[in-house]
Amino acid sequence: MLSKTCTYGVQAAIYVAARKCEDWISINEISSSLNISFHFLTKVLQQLTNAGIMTSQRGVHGGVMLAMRAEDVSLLDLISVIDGTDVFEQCMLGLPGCGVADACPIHDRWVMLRTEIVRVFMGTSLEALAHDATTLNLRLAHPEVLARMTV
Amino acid sequence: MLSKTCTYGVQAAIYVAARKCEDWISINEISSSLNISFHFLTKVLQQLTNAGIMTSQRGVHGGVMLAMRAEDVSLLDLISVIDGTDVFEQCMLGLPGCGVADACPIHDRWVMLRTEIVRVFMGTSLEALAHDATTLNLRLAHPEVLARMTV
DNA sequence: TAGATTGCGGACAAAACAGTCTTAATCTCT
DNA sequence: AGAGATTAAGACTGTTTTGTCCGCAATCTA
Repeated sequence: MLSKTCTYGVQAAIYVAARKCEDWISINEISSSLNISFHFLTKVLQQLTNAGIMTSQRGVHGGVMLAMRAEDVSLLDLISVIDGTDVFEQCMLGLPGCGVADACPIHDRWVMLRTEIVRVFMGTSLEALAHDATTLNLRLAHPEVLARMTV
Repeated sequence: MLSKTCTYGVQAAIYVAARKCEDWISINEISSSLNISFHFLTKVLQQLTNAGIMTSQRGVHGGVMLAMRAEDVSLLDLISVIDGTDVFEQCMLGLPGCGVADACPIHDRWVMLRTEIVRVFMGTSLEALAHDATTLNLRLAHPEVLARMTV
């Protein structure tokens, strides 16, 4: 459903929001904590900064930071910025002319599900996700990383 | 959400079911009707025949045919055969250890949506899809193809 | 001001996915 | 039996996605 790039972006956003600090958080810290390639994550986060969801700062003690309040960023925003909105708008069979007038057989069923997905994703704020991540002891990273962290 | 391969397979299955004939339907007819590359569709349909959903026959007047009753094939079956069941089972963030015990922040929200998707897809039979396709005048193909067909 | 650190941006490489083409196998019809 | 038609199977090509690397620009510290 989501591209890997997108899952990385969402994971990183949750991580940053969960850190709840006013300082810059280095991409290096994020990438090693979440076990994501540093250089690749750099690019993903650039998409979020270009979209105005995050800000970045170069130089020593630089890093990234949320540019908006975590409660004002929805999961839908994050996904839309990285993967685009096609998944939430297009026909499931990818038929270009499919719409209300010209509907493919799956149209109605999919629109119903899609609408529900959008509703939930729109109503899920980054703050809520970060809160869950915190109370769940930040179970974001892959098992190996968690094992490493508990040592 | 679905791979192109999968949408082709679903489209083709609906087309075959909607034809409601006891005879073999040539892949050439399907591919030109749905505007899909013949050779590529051949491979996709092979997946469905290998899975036992369709049967095939070589030679003159050969083609493919449903191996099961259309009401016994669900949309979930079709998708699972081609794209696999990962979308319906895995964590949205792709975290390998994510489950009930070790849940990522999106886990609960996604499981809820996913379950609903599975419920609808499982309850949507190929027969229902074919019926819709028939009453909707088989609006499966791309606009250009439809234009060509009405000429 | 010098040097170290950090994100930015582009070039490049590898892998997955989509699509094309050729040959083989098998069926029907004559 | 032979010829033509049609799917099966695999090799091959192109495109998108994913991941790596390097030089540059910006920023801080000393």
